[in-house]
Order: sequence, then C-alpha cells, then structure tokens
Amino acid sequence: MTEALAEVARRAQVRSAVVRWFDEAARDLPWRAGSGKEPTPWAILVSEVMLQQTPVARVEPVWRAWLAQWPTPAALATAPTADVLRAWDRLGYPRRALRLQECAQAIVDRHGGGVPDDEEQLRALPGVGEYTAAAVRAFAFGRRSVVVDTNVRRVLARVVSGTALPAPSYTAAERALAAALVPDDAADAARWAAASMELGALVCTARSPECLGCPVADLCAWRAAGSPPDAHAARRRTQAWAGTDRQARGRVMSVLRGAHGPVDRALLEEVWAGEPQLRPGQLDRALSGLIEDGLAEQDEAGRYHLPA
DNA sequence: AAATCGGGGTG
DNA sequence: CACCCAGATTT
Repeated sequence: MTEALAEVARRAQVRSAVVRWFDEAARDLPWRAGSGKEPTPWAILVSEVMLQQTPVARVEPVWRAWLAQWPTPAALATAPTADVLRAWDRLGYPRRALRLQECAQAIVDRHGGGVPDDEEQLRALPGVGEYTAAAVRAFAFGRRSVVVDTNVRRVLARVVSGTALPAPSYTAAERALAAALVPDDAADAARWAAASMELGALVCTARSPECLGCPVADLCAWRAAGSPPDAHAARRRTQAWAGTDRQARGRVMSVLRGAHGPVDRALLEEVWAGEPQLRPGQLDRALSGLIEDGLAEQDEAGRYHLPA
C-alpha cells in the first residue's frame, strides 16, 4: 500500500514539474490559446489534422494560409477540391486534405457549422481519430481528456515505465497509464496535455534527449535504470522511400498540383523517364490508386486532373 | 495486429 | 542514408 501511495505522489510530482517547466519553455505556436489572436475551435482542429505525422515547422505556414482562405468549416466545405489539394501542398498524406474537407462538410451538415465538443461526435468526423478528438476537446474547449500522441507515449515510456521508447503499437496498458496520469480538474488536464507533449517535442526527444535540461530528470525511471537502449530496436525498420509506390503516387500528385489544368499521360511518362527509380508499371498503379482514393480524376479525353 | 498512406529535415 | 514527425483507416 505505501508503495502505491509513493507512486501516486511521484506521479503528482512529475505532473507539476512538467507543467511548471511548460510555463517557461512553451513555444509560441499560433494555434495555441494565448499566442496573440485567439484560435477558433476550427483553427485548432485544422492544426491537429495537419500535424498528424507532420512536423510543426512544416505545418505552420500552410496552416496560416489555409485559415486565411477558409476561416470556417462552411468556407472549406464549399471550396473546389482542387484548390484544397493545392493548398495542402506537400504536407504529405493528401488524403488528409480530402478528409478535412469532408470533415468541414460534416460539421456544417450535422452540427450547424460549429465544431462539436462531444467525444463521440468528434470521432465520427472524417479524419478524426482517438488522438485528434482528445486534442480538440482539450485545446479548443478546455475539456478533460486523455491526449496521447507520439511525444506523450515516449515521455511516459521513459519517465514512468523506464524504457527508451514505447512499443511499436499503442497498447491498452499505455492508454490506461496515460489516463491515470490525467489531473481531475479540466483546466489542469488540458495544461498537462500540452505540457507533456511539449516536453516530448523539445526535451525528451526520440534521437538525443536533453536530460540535462529536463524538469523530471531526477524522477525519471529510464534515467534511474541507466538509460538502457531500446528493446524493440531490431523490429523497427522504416519503409524504404526511393522507388516505392508511395513515392510514385506523390510524384503524380505533385504534377497534378503544379498543372493548372488536365495533364496528358505523355507528360507523366516524361516525368517518369526523368526519374530512373520510378518503374513504368508504377505509373498505372499510382494513377488508378489516386483515382480510387478520390485524389485524381480522368476526363473524356483520358487526361488526368485534380477533382473539381 | 499489420499494412498503407508523403515528404522533408536532420544526425 | 536511416530515422522521425501532435495518426487515421482499412484489412
């Protein structure tokens, strides 16, 4: 029993130390409350979708231009999809742009144009999963929620569990641990969410954590264990990029974005000829896949273009 | 649980 | 050149 109580006290210390650090060290990100102009819930939702697997630095300029052009769900809902995909530019995973527009349409249809604060309703929106729903509730509405992104997973893995990195896939045990750490008070919970993410992004980083500047270094189970290496290192292997179908799709999309009208297949074949790592067969797979996904269309003349 | 889906900055 | 980034969706 006393051991369990000691752990409870230790976790409370972790939370307060991280939040105090955050008060000093937080980045001034434009989608955060208190950074000048107050972001709307929609602006925050847009930032969360853009930040799915895409670093802050690359999102920021696109987010600004995006909200200047489409400040509300209603505005995005009626925009030409080709414009939406061009504005998405090279953030990657362009299906997210498609879903974000569908999300805007759903918000207009189901919620009168306002972002809902209910978890079920948020998760029912296209492109909104467990993380994004929790983040929007916390950051846009100040609601208590369990916000677990890649940063939080890593911070908890180190500080609490004592491992270098979390397991490759998100486990129920991790979710339970994260939930147990969330403060009872809603405002405290939202602050903890932002602070724990920020610690992972700035200090407790994947590559070379700066433990010297860490507010919880003396409470960290991983440090206490001597900072052992990642146990799953052998199983992690990033997908190759050069010559993959993924690169092929991306290349086609970049051509369609750059062309302000339908594109002849001959033009795409020229591009292919100029990039030896792309095999001829990949062009057809990329085109049919993109059409399948609603990211491209073909006109009567057989030319390709972004969806209207 | 595993596969798929971009793209670029960085050590 | 491998690794990582405020994940979601489908199989």
